Amino acid sequence: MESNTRPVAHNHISVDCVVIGFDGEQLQVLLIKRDTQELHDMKLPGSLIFQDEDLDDAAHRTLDTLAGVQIDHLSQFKTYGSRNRTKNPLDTHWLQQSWHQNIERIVTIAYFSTVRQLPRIPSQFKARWVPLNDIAELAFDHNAILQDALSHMRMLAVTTPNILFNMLPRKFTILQLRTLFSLVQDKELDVRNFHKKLKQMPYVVPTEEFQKSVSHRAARYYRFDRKIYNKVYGVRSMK
Amino acid sequence: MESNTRPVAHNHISVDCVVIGFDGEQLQVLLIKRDTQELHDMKLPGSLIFQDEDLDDAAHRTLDTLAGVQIDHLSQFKTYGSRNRTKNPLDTHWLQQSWHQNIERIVTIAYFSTVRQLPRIPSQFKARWVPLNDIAELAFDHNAILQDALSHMRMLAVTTPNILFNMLPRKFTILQLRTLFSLVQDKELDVRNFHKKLKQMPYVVPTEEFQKSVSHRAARYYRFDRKIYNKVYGVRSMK
DNA sequence: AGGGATAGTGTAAGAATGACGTTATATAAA
DNA sequence: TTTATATAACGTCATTCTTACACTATCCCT
Repeated sequence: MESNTRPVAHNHISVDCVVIGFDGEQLQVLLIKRDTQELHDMKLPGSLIFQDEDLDDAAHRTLDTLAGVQIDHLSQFKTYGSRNRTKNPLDTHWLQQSWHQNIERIVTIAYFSTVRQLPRIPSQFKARWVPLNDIAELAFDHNAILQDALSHMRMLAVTTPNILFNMLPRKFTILQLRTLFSLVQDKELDVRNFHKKLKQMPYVVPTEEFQKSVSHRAARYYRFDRKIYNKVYGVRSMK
Repeated sequence: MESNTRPVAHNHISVDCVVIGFDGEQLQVLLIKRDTQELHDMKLPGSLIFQDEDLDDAAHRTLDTLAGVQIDHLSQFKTYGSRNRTKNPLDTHWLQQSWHQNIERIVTIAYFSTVRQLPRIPSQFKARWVPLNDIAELAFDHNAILQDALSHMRMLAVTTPNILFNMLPRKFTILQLRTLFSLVQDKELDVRNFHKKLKQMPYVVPTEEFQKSVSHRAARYYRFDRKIYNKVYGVRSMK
């Protein structure tokens, strides 16, 4: 390897997490409120990583300490290290306040996960669920990271659809399932063709429970059978 | 964000590049020879990044300075930051020799690209093309990185097949194309079905040139038409 | 009993996939 | 010049997947 005179980067490293939930109608994103004198906006849950802390561990810790949320499986999808990503004066000032030290460029590794419905966030945390469509301008380059996360989700939905079932309640109706698929793929899905597709998913199994007290024909509840799923998808399964 | 007493990571950051070429018969990987008293092995071309250097720029620079190879499009596919990845004493010693400083954990961002055939490597460089099947144990966690790169390539081959045409000479025979597809997908491809698939690729256009002085019926040469390809694949194109 | 709301079902046409064997044409060898 | 050998090029059929499309069933409410 060449010996160089140019100074070598010795940067802070962080993780940022995009966590997506589904309330039955919309996709929602877990965000953190930044409330200071100058700043009233939101950001992805993220944190610098500690000395000798593994990346995946840092991501789990971040969600635990910032939102009280535990996630079984987070997957890394992209790393951001542009020189400009922490150049906004408001952002750098906020970083100094938060970490009590001078922080130059931060290289951040972005993680993605889905969660079942919208886990309750204990009140001591500054985290909130925000509907995807209501998200305004975020801190740093977090809007770009979120967009990349959504593409990543669309890809995962094809290769490992369990990330979608992971968002639904234990018992769900086909309408809920179809709404979710439709949101993720960002297109309308034909009702009958969707039922047909269901038949090719042996891991979506009907229960004997039906909706109650709805003012129309009651829908049957289905459940996701992880064992059958793992057989179908072999080793590729999530965990 | 929480204020913390645990020391925050302030690590070296590097890029490692997996560059794949095709000689008409085999896939080959660009590797760097490590030749010291203790070490006689190979590694992926990689380098620490410089202060204020963008990640993508660092990857391009690395290939340029380590192998004299210029690449138009490198894509990041995964970041490695395990605490153990630089714990091998031979590796840490080598790092200190190369960079004249103490190097603890390195977080590395792995990049992938294909190149047309096997670009000639000027003799002053320690880089070599190594057939994929002949690759032995590499430095650090580079075998794992290479495996991840190959999965990434298989995925890209579906979404953006131009990375495959990017490996072929300007004029190529259908046999070459099929060999390449077959290697990447790691399965046999039926000759007639492959011809059928070609008809659905309007961007593979026949030329009026044929092989010369071959002791059998001469094969027609085809070329890859990037303009037609870009129309077919819309915005998703590589560049 | 009727209105309103959502659940749940089948069919037919076109497209994509996968299996399979024969003829064409160039050089080299006899 | 004939023959051997090596690879190129080509079509059909059965199966599966995809897409478009409309009516009946069931529950609650009034």
